[in-house]
Amino acid sequence: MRGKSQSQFVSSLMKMRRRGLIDSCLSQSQCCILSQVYFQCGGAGDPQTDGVAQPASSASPSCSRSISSCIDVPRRSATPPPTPPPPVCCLLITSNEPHTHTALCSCPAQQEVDMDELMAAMVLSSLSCSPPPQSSAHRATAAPWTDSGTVELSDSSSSSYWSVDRGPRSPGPPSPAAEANGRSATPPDEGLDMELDQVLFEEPAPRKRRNSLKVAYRCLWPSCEKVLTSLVGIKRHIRTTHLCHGGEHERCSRSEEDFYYSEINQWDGPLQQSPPSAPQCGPTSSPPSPPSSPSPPSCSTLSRSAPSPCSSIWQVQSEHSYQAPPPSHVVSPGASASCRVTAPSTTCSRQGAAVRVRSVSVGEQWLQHQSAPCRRIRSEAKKCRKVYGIEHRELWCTACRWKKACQRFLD
DNA sequence: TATGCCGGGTG
DNA sequence: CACCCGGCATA
Repeated sequence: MRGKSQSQFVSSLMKMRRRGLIDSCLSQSQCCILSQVYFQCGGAGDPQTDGVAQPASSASPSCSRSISSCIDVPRRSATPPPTPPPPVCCLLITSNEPHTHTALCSCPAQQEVDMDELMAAMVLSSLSCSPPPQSSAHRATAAPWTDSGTVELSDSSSSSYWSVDRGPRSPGPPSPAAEANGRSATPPDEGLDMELDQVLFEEPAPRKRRNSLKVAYRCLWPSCEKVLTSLVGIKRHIRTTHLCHGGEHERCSRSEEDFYYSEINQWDGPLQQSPPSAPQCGPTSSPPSPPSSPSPPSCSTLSRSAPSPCSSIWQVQSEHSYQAPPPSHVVSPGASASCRVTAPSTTCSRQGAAVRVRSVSVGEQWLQHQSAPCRRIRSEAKKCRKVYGIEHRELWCTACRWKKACQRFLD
């Protein structure tokens, strides 16, 4: 009986493969291995009720997709395999939770699982996420941009991303909606840190597709250079860290984030590293302070960051940047220069037309400008003269007072 | 015309 | 090096 069921299972798998319902790379021998593992794990009882690894003979191939469960396999019985199977095989398959859907064989005996079985288990998990259903379209790699303009690409959400160290982060198998809500509900700094960690310290993920184009977003705010892998993250970073230190400007700067990041494409490989000076400007680094209150510098960390048009503290503080040597790393100066066109949130007059222009093209415009003659073109960024006026010349940065290039509102 | 800033001068 | 300014380019 078992042999018959197993052969049926194999034939069903092969049938599915022919029909393109499962990976075409699944060879017949792999199907056999798969069935072996399946039946050794006790799945031969009733395919309709055993949950995980439902044979292909079950009604719909999509039935096995959203199942996340753990099989406690009884002691193995007849049909001894070449190598004794582990007493307990825990195969966790779910298409909803990318971090755990491939965690398999958590039992201590997993070391004894031979490679074939491991491969079979991998095939199983591959089955669990073969043709992406509509409900999980947010994870589709082919269309990373969602309608809302958010992007969650390369943030461990790739269906082929295998991870074993992400488990504790999500105790249960969340639904996609819950996952999305969870992400948006996480505090900004936590999300940022995690993303930054992922960018900076990500292990060379061997299971990511090689030569795949990765998209990251770099903050163009001077002296920041934060690189995040998600559009939402970089926007949130810019909004919370650079733009919205005073709540009153939130409306204005809501759409300005577009000007402060640039999209960088990179092939899988050594990631572009942020400078070690990254410990800057966290969202909590500067409490909201009322603008136009030229109070003395209060936080030494502020001098690392770019001036915020919303905070006079920053502006005064950053004057030291003129004394200090210029930053060794050029922070895409031009892009930020043209980006800062709308930076001062005191006047948002120019936003209307340009707000939809992505900074990528802005950067291209800057490159064109850079090919222009030596004298620096006059940017539309606010300089000390504009900000403080002639009558408050004492508030200007030293460079402006000397008729040099403004060092407070860098280009 | 106002502004930004390069180039050069001075102490 | 800090400070200052003439003069030019640009908006």
